[in-house]
Formats: sequence, C-alpha cells, structure tokens
Amino acid sequence: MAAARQIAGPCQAWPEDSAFIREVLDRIGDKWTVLTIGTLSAGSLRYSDLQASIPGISQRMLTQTLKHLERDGLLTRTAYAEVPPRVEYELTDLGRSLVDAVTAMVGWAAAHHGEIAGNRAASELAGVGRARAAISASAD
Amino acid sequence: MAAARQIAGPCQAWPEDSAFIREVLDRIGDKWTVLTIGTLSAGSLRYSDLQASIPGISQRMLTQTLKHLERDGLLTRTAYAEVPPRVEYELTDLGRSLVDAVTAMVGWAAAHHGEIAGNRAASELAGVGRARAAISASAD
DNA sequence: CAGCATCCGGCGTGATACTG
DNA sequence: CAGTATCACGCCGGATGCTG
Repeated sequence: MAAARQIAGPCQAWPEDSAFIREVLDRIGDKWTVLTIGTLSAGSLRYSDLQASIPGISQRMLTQTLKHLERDGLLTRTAYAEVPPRVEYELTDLGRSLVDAVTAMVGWAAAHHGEIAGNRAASELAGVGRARAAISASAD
Repeated sequence: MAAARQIAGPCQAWPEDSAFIREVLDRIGDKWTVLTIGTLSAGSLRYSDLQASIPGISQRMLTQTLKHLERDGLLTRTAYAEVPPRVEYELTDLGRSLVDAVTAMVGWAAAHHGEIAGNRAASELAGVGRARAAISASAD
C-alpha cells in the first residue's frame, strides 16, 4: 500500500508497490536476459548459435538465462535426440510481447543516452569537489 | 520495429551491442532508481519525504540513487541554506520522459505477470518431476 | 533534517573442469 | 554439441554510527 500516503503532494504515481517493481526488474532488468530475448526475436536458434551471437556470455549465464526464460514461459526449449545433440530455443508469444516492450525501452535509451552522457560529463567537471567554485566562473 | 528481422546466423537482432544494453540497464534496471523516478513523477519532494514514500529504501541507497540521477541530468537537486536544512528533488524533462518509458514497461509487466507466474508454477510442477514420477505418489 | 563513512554478508558473475 | 558442477571474486545493498 505504498500508493496512498498522506504527505502533502501527490505521491506514488504507480499503484503497484516495490515488490511488484522488483519482480519486473528481476525479469527484464538483466543484461543477459535482454540480450537473449533480442537475439531470439528473429527466430529460433541453437544453444551454440546463441552463445556465438551474444558476445561475452558464458555457458553458465546462457544456460541460467535460458532456464529462467523457459520457466517463465517466455521461450520454448526443444531437444532433438540425435547423435550430435541439438537443442533449439524459440520465443513464445509472451516472449515476443516482451521484445516490443524492451525495444521501446532501448528506443528511449537510444534517443537520450547522448544527452545523458553529456550531462554526466558536465556534472563531473563541475560538481566533483569543492574546486567547483573556481570552475563555475568559467563554466557558468 | 521489434520482432521482424531476418536472421540466418550469429548476428544480433539489435544493431546496438551489449555495451549499449548494459548502459541502458545500468540506468533503468535498478529497483531503487525506478521507484525513485516513479515517486518523483508527481512533483518535487524533499529527502525525507522521498525516504518515507519509498518503503524499504535505506539512506545509502536513496542518496546514491539521487546522486546518479542528478549526475545524469534526470533530476535536479536544490538545497536551501536554512537553519533546518531543506533539499528538494525534482525531475527534469529528461527524467519525465523516462517515466513514460518505464510506465510502459510496468504496464507490460502488469498485463503479463499473472501469466508468467502461472507458467512458472506449471513448469515447476512438470519440469522437475520427469525423473521421479514415483515419489509424487509417496510424497503427496 | 540531510548526508557521509564504514563494515559486512549475500549472491551475481565469470573461469575452469567434467559429463552425456 | 549441450550442458552441469565447483570455486573464487567483486559488487550490490543493508545496518550502524557520525557530522554539519
């Protein structure tokens, strides 16, 4: 019940509490999850292809991410009992709906990350120490 | 623009590389960041109000989150040199644009988290039990 | 009231080695 | 090829105590 508090101004914009936010972030706030979903968004891939398509991911993280996504019904795992073992992973409809949401997120980031980087650089120049008094003369 | 992309081999669906995704997640993949942005979306608040409005957040995390957001230009910090110190935080336009994006995310989660929870529960019942059908008779 | 410094435990994460 | 198991490390994040 985080929503309705009695402090003066309007409070929480979202009715959901922090536990819910936490759940959301657990699902999509993970680098490898996002990358895996993105890589899979085009179609089904095998384990090794996945690993090759996601630079820097380890077996451990790939397997773990895949398991979580499968458990949540975001993708399907299909193992073929062949002599060279083959396993294919493919997004479900639910998983595809997440692609859209994440893409929106990435779109926002793409649109603003330059601005953010600029702000960050500026504040590091101006705000770091007490030396800012000297700089502010030239900066502002 | 999300899903439809052609793949054949090990290439990414998104042109951006993982470093970029990482940046995005560093910004919005954080529970406290999201909650802080959400709480501030209604208007400016003081430090203590913020802390009271975000259940479970510690000073450390609040301060840290606030600093990061200020550094990135997502919010402004205004300190009043009064005898009882007062500091107000308010979202910038950039910060507000993030609210929209995050709200979309939360909207997705709200629409599907029931489905996800169901899938998870189902796979926990069916997935592990493949090996031991026998124990289910004795255990349950 | 607003904020910082410090200690510390948990676990996310990667590297490596082994199995079916 | 497609994983599983183990270990070691770093960092996140909470609790506490102190300052201006």
